[in-house]
Amino acid sequence: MKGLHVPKPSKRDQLLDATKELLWDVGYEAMSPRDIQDRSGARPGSLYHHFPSKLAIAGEALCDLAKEDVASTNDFFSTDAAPLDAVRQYLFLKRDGRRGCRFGRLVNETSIESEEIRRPVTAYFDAVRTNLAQSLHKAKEEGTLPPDLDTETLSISLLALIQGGGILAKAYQDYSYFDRAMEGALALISGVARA
Amino acid sequence: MKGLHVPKPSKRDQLLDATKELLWDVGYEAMSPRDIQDRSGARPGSLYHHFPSKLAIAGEALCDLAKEDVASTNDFFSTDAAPLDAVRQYLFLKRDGRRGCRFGRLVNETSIESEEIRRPVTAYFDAVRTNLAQSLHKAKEEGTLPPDLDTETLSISLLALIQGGGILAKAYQDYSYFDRAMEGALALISGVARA
DNA sequence: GTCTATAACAGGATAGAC
DNA sequence: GTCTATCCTGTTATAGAC
Repeated sequence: MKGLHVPKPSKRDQLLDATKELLWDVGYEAMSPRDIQDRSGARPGSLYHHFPSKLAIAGEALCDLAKEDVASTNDFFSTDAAPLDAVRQYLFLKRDGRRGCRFGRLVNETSIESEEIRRPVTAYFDAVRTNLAQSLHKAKEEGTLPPDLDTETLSISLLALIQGGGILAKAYQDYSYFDRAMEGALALISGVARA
Repeated sequence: MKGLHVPKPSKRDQLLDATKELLWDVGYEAMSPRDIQDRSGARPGSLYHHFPSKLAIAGEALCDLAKEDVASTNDFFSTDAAPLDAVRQYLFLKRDGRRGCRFGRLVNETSIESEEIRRPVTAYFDAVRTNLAQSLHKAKEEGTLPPDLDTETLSISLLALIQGGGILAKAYQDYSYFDRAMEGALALISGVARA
């Protein structure tokens, strides 16, 4: 009988959903419990009944988000496309430039020092890096990329590129900076690739 | 007679110096006027006598920082080294990994929407980008880089790489991620360069 | 110009009724 | 489980004496 009807969402779920949106929109520090309450339609009693603190609800929300995004990243790379094409497509994947990466945006906040926040962030980064590294490695095995290329290191560069591209887009308030950052890197990759 | 002795620093200067340190350490939102007062040894009366608001003192402090860092970046690239070597050296320039880029760290805060904060940030980014683009362009004219390479676009990628490298270093609490991100990019550049 | 004192408000959380 | 009411603290200033 599972899934035959949509169960009424519990206040707990509504609180978590509101927190997920706020973490993306404004980050952790700028998100007040009051904001969560207003957006979810729940009152303080509900919030502190289900979660001991702001950090706790943010941590659970972020873990959910990381799970989702790790899964969709794995999906994206489970493709029949040529490995280097998968990488190219991933770099130009449509992202929400206005809000930037929901994980990367948290890194410069004080809260990154708590494991509740840091763990889901690095879990997401690890997933992206691993998928990129695997595709680059396959491309090397195919002979599309030169055999002496360090694909592990390159995957770190590409992850940094994506994160930095988001920073530039936001600073300049212009998403085209993100795409140009990707293009520059792709030109280099194409430059070393065997057709 | 200018510069013959060190004048006693005014409270105004002490307030600005404290603000500069705090902006780097904790960012704008997490920096309270009280923090500025404690670090500078000045009381609220002094702060609000010299500056109308927290945003005003932060804006002036950031403009000073941008001026300094634009000048030192220009200096760095005023070198006799081969253009591509200057780029390589810039990427591996020792940065404070624990604190990250003092400008980039502000981009994900709400305050980036105010021109007082955004302008010095983009001024610094522009200076880095311009210097990188010029060096890459010289390398192309020399024949060190292929003639069809879009050096403007590549300079944006390298700026993004630097910013993103800082994000990874902070997320993983390990500065070696920054260096590895740079290495991956350098390997690509060397791959397309003519010896 | 610098100080002390304090106001007005928001953030983070608790108490206790229902 | 959810609500209303409330508490304590920190933030961002302002007032006015010196």
